[in-house]
Amino acid sequence: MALNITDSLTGAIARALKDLYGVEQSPASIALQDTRRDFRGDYTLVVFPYVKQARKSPEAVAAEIGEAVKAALPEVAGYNVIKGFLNFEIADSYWLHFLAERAGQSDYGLVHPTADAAPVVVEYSSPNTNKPLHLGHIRNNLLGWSVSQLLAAAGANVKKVNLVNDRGIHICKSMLAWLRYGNGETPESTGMKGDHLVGKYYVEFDKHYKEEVKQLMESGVEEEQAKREAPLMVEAQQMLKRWEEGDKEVRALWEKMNGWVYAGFDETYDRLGVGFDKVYYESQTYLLGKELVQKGLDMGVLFRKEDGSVWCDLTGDGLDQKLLLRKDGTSVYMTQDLGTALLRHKDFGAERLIYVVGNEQDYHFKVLKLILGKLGFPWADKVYHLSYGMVELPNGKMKSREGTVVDADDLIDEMERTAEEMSREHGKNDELSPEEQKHLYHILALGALKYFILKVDPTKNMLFNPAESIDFNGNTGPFIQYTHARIRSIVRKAGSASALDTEHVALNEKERGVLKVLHSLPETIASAANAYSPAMVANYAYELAKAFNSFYQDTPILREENQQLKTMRISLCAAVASALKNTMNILGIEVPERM
RNA sequence: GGCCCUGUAGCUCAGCUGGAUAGAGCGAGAGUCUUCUAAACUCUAGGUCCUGCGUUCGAGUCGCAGCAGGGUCACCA
Repeated sequence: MALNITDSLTGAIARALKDLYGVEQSPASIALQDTRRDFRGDYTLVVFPYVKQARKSPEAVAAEIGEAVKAALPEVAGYNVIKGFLNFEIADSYWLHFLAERAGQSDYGLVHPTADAAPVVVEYSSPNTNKPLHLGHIRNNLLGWSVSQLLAAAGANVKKVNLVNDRGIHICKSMLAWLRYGNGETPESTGMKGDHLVGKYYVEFDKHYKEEVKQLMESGVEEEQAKREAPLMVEAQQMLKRWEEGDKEVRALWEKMNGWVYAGFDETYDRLGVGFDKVYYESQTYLLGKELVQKGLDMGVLFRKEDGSVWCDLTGDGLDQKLLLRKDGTSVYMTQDLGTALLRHKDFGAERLIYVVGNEQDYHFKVLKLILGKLGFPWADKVYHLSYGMVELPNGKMKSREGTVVDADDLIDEMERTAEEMSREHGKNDELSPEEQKHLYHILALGALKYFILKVDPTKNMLFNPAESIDFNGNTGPFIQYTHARIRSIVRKAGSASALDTEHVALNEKERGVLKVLHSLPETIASAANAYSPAMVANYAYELAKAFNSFYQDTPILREENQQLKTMRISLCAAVASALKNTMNILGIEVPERM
């Protein structure tokens, strides 16, 4: 009985096909589906694909296979045939054994990584240090964390890394504006979070810069030229140059302001509940990749133009030529990324490299993979760009110019306030200590936010409607958290459980429904990991919570007088609570014991 | 213009490798708390699955064409 029923079924069906009709079909290729609710049964085989070779009617084929499978498997209590659909009915004892032996385990559905599993490196977040995090970063961070959790739950040895873009012209803009207009402001003196303070000066730069450009244009200078020659831009460029030369003064300012930003980011990461095994800084990696370019030149897969610049010819792959070194020998983004990919591969002995980066960089990663392949790295095809869609607002895209950017910290604050209001309205948590209440509001707020974002397919653009995101009813994080809290309340009251009788208990429809959802957890995690899709896990958790609530609504548990039934139902409760906790944990969402 | 992605209920989204009468939530309407947490449950209304052609016993799902929206085609990252 240890074998999974779906595996048993496909195995038995494969044998029946061979014995009855001489049809060779591997068990893995036999597609079983869940029986639709309106029909009797648990799993359905569609026999149409086999009727031709069997030379019989669909009904006859279904009946013959049904009979053979029933004879072969004691877990199959019966079957029924409707047209070409063969519905298998699974014995209650199977579900009860499943509950007692597997679903009841606290780590049910999770695959523990083996010690020798090759590490998988997931890069996510990767912020610039010139302004605070916004809603777009939130999707990135939540996805990155969750996919890491998901891959780990599927048995991978995951390393989470962050590549902070801590250098470049944008940082210099903030620095310059702070020098000019900052009057020595610090996070301490203003009480502002460091990343917000630096962001403020980035905006300040832009304001004054635009003014300069405007004035130049009014004096008859072409726009292109004005943008290039505005004094502030020239000065920012000079500052970048001084930075690259290691100018002490510039470096000191750079370190000071980046330090403010990191303190701010850490706070936001902390609130979001995300973290990293290793943080890379571009200031330390931006020179990487040059040796790779030399190697590519030696191999003949790259070429040098007359002006000295180095390129990769991708026209054979249907793409263009890609620059890798400028004529002055400096590297570009692609060059760095080639270098950091190799670094990461070496640092961790990684087999797979996963990049959680928005879909506006699809082209970049396509090229990155191709070039790594041309450079002869066998792991190039294991580079995976987890390309996620943009977050849009009800009135369109976020535009910093129009001030429609949703700030990450503000959003979390807002969610926490709402969570507190909602909770106070319900008045169920008055007996909790103030600390416990605060913690509860926090995990409810983040549960709502995370679930709202993670439940949609990562590859798709999504609409972030603030009003809906703080909804706590229906298909939301708090709905699932609430379901968990209710169950835990029952399990606490039940006390210690007695042994489950797996032979003399009859299941009702609702119980069987819950067990079937529980039963599909391992395959859900496997396919979600395969698709890099936390959304599939979110949908699963919702399905499970719904199935449970429906059961809970009209089935007595602690009030049940039949002890065997009562024990079984309590076990079912415990198993659901545990599965909800584990799946929500994959999403990075904490579930409360009470709420 | 080339390439890529998306198009399912009023709104936001599910629909896995093609399979029975396309599903949820929100919103609208109607019920269910002296009983294990009603942040819940139950029911009703709501659909040319963008359009057309094709492949197939069978298409929301696959192919082609078109329409609409988005992204991208930097010596930026």
